[in-house]
Amino acid sequence: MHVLTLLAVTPPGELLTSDRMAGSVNTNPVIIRRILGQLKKAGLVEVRAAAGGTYLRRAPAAISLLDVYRAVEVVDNRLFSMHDKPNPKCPVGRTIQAALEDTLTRAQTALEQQLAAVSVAQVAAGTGELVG
Amino acid sequence: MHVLTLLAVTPPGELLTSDRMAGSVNTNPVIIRRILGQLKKAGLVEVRAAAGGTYLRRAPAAISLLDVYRAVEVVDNRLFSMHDKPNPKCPVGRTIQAALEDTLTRAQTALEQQLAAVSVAQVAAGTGELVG
DNA sequence: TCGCATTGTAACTGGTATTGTTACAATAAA
DNA sequence: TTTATTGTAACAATACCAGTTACAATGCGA
Repeated sequence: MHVLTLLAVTPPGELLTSDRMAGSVNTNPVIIRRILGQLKKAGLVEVRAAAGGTYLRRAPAAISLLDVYRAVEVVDNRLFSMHDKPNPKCPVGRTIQAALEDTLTRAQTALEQQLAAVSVAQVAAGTGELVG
Repeated sequence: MHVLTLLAVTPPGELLTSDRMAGSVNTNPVIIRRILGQLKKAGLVEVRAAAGGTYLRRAPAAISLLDVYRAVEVVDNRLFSMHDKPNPKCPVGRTIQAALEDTLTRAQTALEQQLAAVSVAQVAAGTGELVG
């Protein structure tokens, strides 16, 4: 989100290098580049190797936090994970995973709906000035 | 949840040892005991050292998945965590965390509401038989 | 075409977390 | 007092993440 917000407040047509972004986040440029790779794979940004660097492929208002979450956060698209090998000889061990599945999916969906309702543009609008 | 479901389907008055529970989960008894320690601290179970082992302190219908989640899953009660030291000299770095705070809290709350709506008793009722 | 800023990625380190294991003192029921 | 059981320490193995260094590949601009 930090990276995308920086790109959102950059004038259209201007690019940002991983070096400059790393300065704002206060980390190493390679960390930024690894994240840019994920955002690029998700189609959110375009990265130009030679001059300039990175720009958004969509308007900030058209990128939801769910897009970002899916691009960088989720492992295998599942928020909750389970112990992989319960004992199949036990009635509970054999069926516990299926019994939890629906509830956990509903919980994850509720989370994602909230993320889908907010855009990078909205977050960017909340930055820059001191709060209160 | 596996541990609590086992306790929920155990006849009232009977206790379960960490050994038996480990058999169903297919893991080591010490792993179970570590989890029992968290559940005990949260007031969900009572553990008797000498004979028997563990039993529920509340009816399975009175234990929500949110109770369980809070007992074992959450680090510092926050689902999302942030990079700790953005650059305070950058307008975005200085304010990005506050700009995200509300949205992420709302998303976490939506998740927790879904977990609060389901009880251990309901999950236990879904185990034991084959689905479909 | 050449130079050069920049990316993409590999390799490595250090830190932290998790699972599983062994071992054993503490506990308390019978 | 005996005995089954817990609570916990210690340790190994594994995995993951942030950060760092290094360097080949890319492709823009002169």
